[in-house]
Amino acid sequence: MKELETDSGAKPLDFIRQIIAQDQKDGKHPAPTTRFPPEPNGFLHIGHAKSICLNFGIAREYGGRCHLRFDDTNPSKEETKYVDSIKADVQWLGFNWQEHLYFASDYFDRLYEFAEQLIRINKAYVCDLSADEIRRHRGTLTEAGTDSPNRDRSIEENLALFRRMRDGDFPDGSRVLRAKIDMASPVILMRDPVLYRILRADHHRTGNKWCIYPMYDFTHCLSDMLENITHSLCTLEFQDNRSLYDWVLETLETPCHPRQIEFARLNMTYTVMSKRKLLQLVEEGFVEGWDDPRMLTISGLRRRGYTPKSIRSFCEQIGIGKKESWIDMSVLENAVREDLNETAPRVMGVLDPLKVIIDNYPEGLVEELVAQNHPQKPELGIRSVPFSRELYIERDDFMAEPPRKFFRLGPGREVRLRYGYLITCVSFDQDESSGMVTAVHCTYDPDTKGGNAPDGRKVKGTIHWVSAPHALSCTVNLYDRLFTVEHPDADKDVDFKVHINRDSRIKKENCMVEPSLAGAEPATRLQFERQGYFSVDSAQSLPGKPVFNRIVTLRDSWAKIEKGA
RNA sequence: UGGGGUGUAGCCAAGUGGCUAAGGCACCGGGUUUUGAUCCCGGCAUUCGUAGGUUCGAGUCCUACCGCCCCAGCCA
Repeated sequence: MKELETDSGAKPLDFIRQIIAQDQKDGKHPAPTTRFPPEPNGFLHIGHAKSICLNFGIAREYGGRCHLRFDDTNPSKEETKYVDSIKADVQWLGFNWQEHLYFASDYFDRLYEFAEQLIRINKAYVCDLSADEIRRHRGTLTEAGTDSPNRDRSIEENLALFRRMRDGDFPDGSRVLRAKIDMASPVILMRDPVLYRILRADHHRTGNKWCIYPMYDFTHCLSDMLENITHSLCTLEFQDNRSLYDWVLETLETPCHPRQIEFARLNMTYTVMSKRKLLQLVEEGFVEGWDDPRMLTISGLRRRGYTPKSIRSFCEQIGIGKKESWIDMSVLENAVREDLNETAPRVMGVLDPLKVIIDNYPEGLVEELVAQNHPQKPELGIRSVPFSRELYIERDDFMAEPPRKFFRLGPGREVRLRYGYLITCVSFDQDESSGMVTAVHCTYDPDTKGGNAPDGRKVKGTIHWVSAPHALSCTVNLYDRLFTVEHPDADKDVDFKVHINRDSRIKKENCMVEPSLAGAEPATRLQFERQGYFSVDSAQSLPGKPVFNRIVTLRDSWAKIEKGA
């Protein structure tokens, strides 16, 4: 895979990479420095993967570096367990911050000094208004705000007050430090924004050293500056914040001034992306945790069986822009198929077993048949699968009264057992009361071992199977999309949870798979032929007793025909 | 109604005034195939939110209008 081909036009650059390439060409910086700045208050999801791939990808492509910086300025929400999981997820995705691991909290001392400096140049003041009063003074979208009564405090008084805030002389919420900008600004964020608040909470890194904490807008730009970030990439909702980002750095006359560029966050169909909604799914038991294989969290995707490469490839495919957009879930699904088609060994597994008895096959005889692990990749080798008189096939592969286009088993019809023999259905047994087919009787053609008829007759259908006495019985989770509608949270008046797909996980208990799978290691990815890609669940599998997760089905054009008919 | 963004196919997305508007997903045909998979070939925007204007020439420039998103946390 070529990374990028700047001039050949092989792959057009997104608007951010165009800026970066131009800046590099102009000699603004020898190489870009970016950063991925998560707040450690939750788990990463596919939307974060887009940002990670962008920031770390740019660093890799342009010979720069990307910092991992935790934006931990709100101790009431942040925890160490999140920093650990975020680090693990970034690494799993295939990126490396090397020695550039930072925490905004590492800058608290310097941030405090910058705040005092702002006070000294009369650009910040301590405000005694309550949160509610501040809100009322802020004005509205169309009306200017009004000045705080404390706006004209002397520098000395502000300094003294701010120090007392730091020293714990005032209760939580009683005072804040505000930037002195313009209460009439059309940009509401610029109406004397709060820079520091009093908050007595145990910080996951600084403990109780501080009882005042800087706000995002004050922290982020200065952290970027301190790390010599060249391009500070963030999502669209921070566009207004750029005014304040620039104001802080300009007012403080900092030696460097990173450029903030905003791009559209990722939205996907058939899911929800907000931390709040994901949390709701977990807490209300709709899924079994943050790493539930149906969750589009990085840990959920990992457990489902998605490969890091497929997620990176997905992020490449969707592009970077400034337009609010919804990516089809099928694009993600296609990305794993594409990767796994290349790499996943093929095996046979029957999800819904139906017994087949080959009437003319000698009782007690067992043959070892040769199967390829990947039809297009002989280098993946071969394996042997046992064959005997009694087999399991997929219940869907038999119909008592099949339509003409059904290329599988039915009375009088001949099919090929993959890597086995051609068999013809002679009869079937049925449960009298339910009408359910309980077994199918066939005869085999002994001259067709391996699947080809010496007389050259063509058999259209090939089905998978497992020898009944040799089969390994196991549990398979058939995962599907978590929601039944494209935009579960589109309607604000309807709870998004009413759209949950009740069949998003179907737990199949007695699936029959090839005996060789008894030794499959957790996280192994396989293709069950004609079914889909599956992975060995790392949480539920036991030695010799694997549990499989369906990652994604194979494309199924028969399903379409069936639906249309 | 203030400010900031954004509109190219069903969904993404190239296009940076000049040959017939890239590419991917989805979809529809056809071929190969011991996975109804993969793979391969072909189709899929007389038109770029709308209306005017500038120009020999406009998706690209100008004007107006329309739609959608974000901003009134001591969250990030």
